Amino acid sequence: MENKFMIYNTLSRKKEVFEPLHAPNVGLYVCGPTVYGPAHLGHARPAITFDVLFRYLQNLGYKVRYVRNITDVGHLEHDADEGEDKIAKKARLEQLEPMEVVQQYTLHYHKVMEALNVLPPSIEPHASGHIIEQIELVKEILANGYAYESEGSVYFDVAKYDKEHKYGILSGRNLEDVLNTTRELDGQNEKRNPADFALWKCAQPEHIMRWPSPWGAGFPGWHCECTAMGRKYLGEQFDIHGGGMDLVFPHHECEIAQGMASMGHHVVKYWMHNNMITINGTKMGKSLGNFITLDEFFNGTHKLLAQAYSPMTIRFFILQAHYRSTVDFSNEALQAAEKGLQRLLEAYKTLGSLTASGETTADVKGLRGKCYDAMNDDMNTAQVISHLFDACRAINQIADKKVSISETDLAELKDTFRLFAFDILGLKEERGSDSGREEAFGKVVDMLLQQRQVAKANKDWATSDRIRDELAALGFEIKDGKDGSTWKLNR
RNA sequence: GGUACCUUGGAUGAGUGGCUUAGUCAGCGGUCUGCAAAACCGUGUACGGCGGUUCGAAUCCGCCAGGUACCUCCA
Repeated sequence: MENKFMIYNTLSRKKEVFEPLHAPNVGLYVCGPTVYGPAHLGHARPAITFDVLFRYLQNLGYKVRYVRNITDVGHLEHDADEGEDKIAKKARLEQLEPMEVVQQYTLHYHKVMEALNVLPPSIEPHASGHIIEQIELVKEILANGYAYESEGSVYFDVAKYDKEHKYGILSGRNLEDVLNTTRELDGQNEKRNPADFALWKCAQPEHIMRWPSPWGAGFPGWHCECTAMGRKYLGEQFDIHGGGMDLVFPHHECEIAQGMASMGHHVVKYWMHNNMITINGTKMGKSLGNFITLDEFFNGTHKLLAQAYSPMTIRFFILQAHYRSTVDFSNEALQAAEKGLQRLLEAYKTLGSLTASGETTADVKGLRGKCYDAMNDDMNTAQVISHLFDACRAINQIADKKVSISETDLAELKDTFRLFAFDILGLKEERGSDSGREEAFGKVVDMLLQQRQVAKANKDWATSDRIRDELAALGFEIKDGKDGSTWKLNR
């Protein structure tokens, strides 16, 4: 707790002490999804990573404005028809209005995020709702001399920018490398320099998503939206900008250039990037055809999946690794995560029924401090979880009456466990207390267990085993304790 | 080719110049139990290879090997 919150800044490639520009307010911007398809496992990583950051910052007492955008225009697709954008292409295939596609997948994204217990951001702006702000941004960059118009499009003059500022500071590239490695794109001949990127793109006649601008009908370049919307909602300078590592170049690099070219200073203080999720050691990606949607995880319907995995299992699986490490998907790892999570949640249930007595002999000291230290060290959720597992052992030892815990220590343990497991890591009990029906069925199981108790008292093992085995076959796991039997429903 | 990064025990996955170790899953032995399950106790062993710095390195540096990501679609 005494320690300061350290976060890794991609810009400096070091852990830095987090000091907000305008405490107690914190501005956080995270690149959200392009809504042209169902959310997959890869989308879960940044959403969960920055959800934990959002929760933790609030826990530290900051007033956080969290902006996570919805990209619904502007991504150029190089293998598509000339200058066509992703949303429009998909819409034509499905004979839908582009905004219909956007709506459908945005709703789907929200549903999945809710299942993962990801809190909604403070503001979720759509790129399509901020065309005017993006046009204004392009005008400013033009006026400052860092852009030029060509054939109805506007391009950023990277070479000029590089001379005065430095292009490539975030990704560690220099302009020469970028020039040598740029691949062929449409509109390349309109540019003065292959490294120049589009600020505004002229729309071809068949392009459905188009807006009027001083340069003719078209649509904004991909990088403009985050610069324009971040500025609108968080100001000309704000604290944290996050996203996946794959966005470092070119997206975030271009954002830095756009910010500097329009406002004359850096916009973002801390750049944070989560690493990728891999399948068999390779990145999961739409274009690679190896992605698994989150719905498929929840239902277990993808051919790579041995079973269904619940949203909390996915969340726990992701949080068990540090956000800057890659995480490799496998059934074995997910099954391990499922069991581990169960152990954690069971222990929390047990914790609720513990009774305090006398002195504390259980090893629970310093849990809160250790958890805070782990979080403060660049959000080491994996370590927080390991501390919580240490607490689990203590809880079970107390329950077994092997050790004892005092009243105050028990209250502290309950509070700390709840704080970190639920409030900060955002875990939750999955089987909701939703229905009275479930309760009624539970009472029936209790009745059967009473029968079994009678059988056991009469040493009628055949009957007692039959009850247990048949309940087990239906998915009820029976545990015989010293003070009678308890049950829980699996699956 | 350029840039950034990674390599830890059966699986996964933290971490650190020595001090005590992650943790989880799996395995093995034990306690408990009518038998189980759960829980608890015990247990294994790791730091890609070769050099260097150092009193001491898995941790820092160099080289090599293998792997990943980015290089204007991507979380």
